[in-house]
Amino acid sequence: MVVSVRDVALAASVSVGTVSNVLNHPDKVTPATVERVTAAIEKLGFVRNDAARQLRAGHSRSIGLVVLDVRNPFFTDIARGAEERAAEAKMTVTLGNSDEKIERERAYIDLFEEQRIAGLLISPLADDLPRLRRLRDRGTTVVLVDREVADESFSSVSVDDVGGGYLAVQHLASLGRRRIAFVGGPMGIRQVVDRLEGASRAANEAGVSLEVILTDSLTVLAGRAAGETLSARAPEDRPDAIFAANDLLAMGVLQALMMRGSIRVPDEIALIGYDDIDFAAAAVVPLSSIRQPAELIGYTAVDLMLREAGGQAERERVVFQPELVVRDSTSRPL
Amino acid sequence: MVVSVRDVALAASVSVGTVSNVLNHPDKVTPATVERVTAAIEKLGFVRNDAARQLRAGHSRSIGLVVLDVRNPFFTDIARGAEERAAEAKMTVTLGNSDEKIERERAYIDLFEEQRIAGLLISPLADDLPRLRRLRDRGTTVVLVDREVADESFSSVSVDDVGGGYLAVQHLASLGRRRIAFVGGPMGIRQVVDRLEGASRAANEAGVSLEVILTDSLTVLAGRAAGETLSARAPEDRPDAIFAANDLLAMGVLQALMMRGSIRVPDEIALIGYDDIDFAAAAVVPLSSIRQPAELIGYTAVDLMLREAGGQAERERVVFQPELVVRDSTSRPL
DNA sequence: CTGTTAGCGCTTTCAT
DNA sequence: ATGAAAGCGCTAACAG
Repeated sequence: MVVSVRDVALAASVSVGTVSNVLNHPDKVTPATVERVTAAIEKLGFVRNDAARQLRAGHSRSIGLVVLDVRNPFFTDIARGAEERAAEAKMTVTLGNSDEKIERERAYIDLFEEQRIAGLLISPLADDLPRLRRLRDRGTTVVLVDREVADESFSSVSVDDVGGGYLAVQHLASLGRRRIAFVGGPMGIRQVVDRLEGASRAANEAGVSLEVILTDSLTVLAGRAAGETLSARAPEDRPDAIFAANDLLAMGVLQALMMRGSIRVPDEIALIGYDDIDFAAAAVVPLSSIRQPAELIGYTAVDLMLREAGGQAERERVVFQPELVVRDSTSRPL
Repeated sequence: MVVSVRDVALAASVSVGTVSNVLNHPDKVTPATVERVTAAIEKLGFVRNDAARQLRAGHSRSIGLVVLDVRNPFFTDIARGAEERAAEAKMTVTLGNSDEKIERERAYIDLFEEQRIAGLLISPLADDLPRLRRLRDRGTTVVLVDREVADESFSSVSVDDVGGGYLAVQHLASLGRRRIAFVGGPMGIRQVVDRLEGASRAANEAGVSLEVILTDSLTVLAGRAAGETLSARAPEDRPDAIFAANDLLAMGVLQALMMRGSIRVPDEIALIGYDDIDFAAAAVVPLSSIRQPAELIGYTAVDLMLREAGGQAERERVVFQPELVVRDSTSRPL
């Protein structure tokens, strides 16, 4: 029932070594032989056994990618970029979704290690760095995605979140907005903290106020809750601009503002998000945002991993700069 | 550097067979020995090599799932359900995104076959059934997801799309709407055709008109384009209700209607989607939809696969019934 | 250019 | 209860 190289060799009257050569180094085999072997493969319906190849090679040809939330297009885009670079190297990306849960993150790390993935790309949740260090010490190349770490113990690809937060609030202030609200959380997520830091800095410099509305996750639902809180306030107590820690949140806020009090955006409250997911431009009020080169991040992460694993490069830390994208939600000055 | 069962055996002064038993059948080993071996595993940082296990077992413990579009939460939810059932069997789900492209679908099928996945769950694009049949004949259990096929050659889990389409239009007609538009496409996708068929049937029975606005994919962007076409029409030429083939499309239509002509939903045009993704309820005008039990579909698909592969069951075809969910977008009668 | 062979790490009889 | 040894399918090193 199951066809192996041996059966192919038999059928083509060659040795298994030759079959393997046809598969992996066809240039080392006579065209006539190649043809004969290929015909046998076709006829018998032979399909390589990846497990055997891996066992031989010592590691798989697939790269593990653990993200915080598969439902966030930002991460889907990173995955797409990673897949692209992986494909160039004839490799594959296996996606794991930690769903912001530490035990899921760990389970994926362990699973991937058993699978002897060629490398691990991870947007780590909390500071479970010791575990990653151990993994790395056992020989798996680890690249941090969308996250840097203070010491230089890991390669990483990230975006300057402090800078991004600064850009956002600077933009709002330049529109004449004076009372800005930052919507985001939880503070256990580094990106949130960094964006807030940048926002504070810009607020101080511009001499505008910045209040913080804490959320317990980075989802549309959490954004809606925050938006409802805000729109329930008396008009004079509302901020005149909102910076949301990501676009999902911003979209939730937007929906709440429009639905409840039909507060006009951007007239009464300007709104800016973060990530610039496709959906941001397609929102009812097209959303201003801070763009991060998601696909490039994924692409670069695989690239670093490949180079570090190939021994051709030391650990490297790449930091991209975010970019302000202005759309209707912040189009008019106050 | 790399630790194998052998090293563990050496360190614990037992044989490799015993180490394996500790790992797989701890009840067959003296507690004292178990402890010694466990300690050695811990000390050396031993991690099983999955490739070797697979090679031995003849197949992997992971299940392949190929979907049409990872960005559609409906499929993400199916994946989640599948993952849940797989976890119960200590198995794993590997996700492949065909992106509605036949060559990508094929690439994933081939890749999964090389990986000797325990089974394939697939929401097939076109009618590339021969390829699936061949795969099945080589021993891989195949379960069709969200799709039935006329002959009984495959197990499948689907939802009655004709019934769902019927429900949607019947609902719109019951609201007093007489001029209904179906937005969807391409017609190469079976689900679209079936939903349209049900819609036509309901329209005929209710004596209302049904026009078709064809789209080239099932995305938000395609929906926006369709919505813009519609809102560009003179008011008297517009339909008074729209049935979109999925929620992504419906959300795009909604955005276009509100943005452009600020056509009120549902007052001027009622709108209903399909899938009932989380986002539907969170839209600016909460969207009525036809709910499909996405997670249950995924869960059941794995279940069928497991049973068919275990030889305990023949091919089976499960069909779920969709359910009408009414929200604001169709709340008021004309 | 082709054939022979060892061995990747694990599990599982089969002995003891 | 534990140990010894075979073998899953493949690739690459070496020999011819």
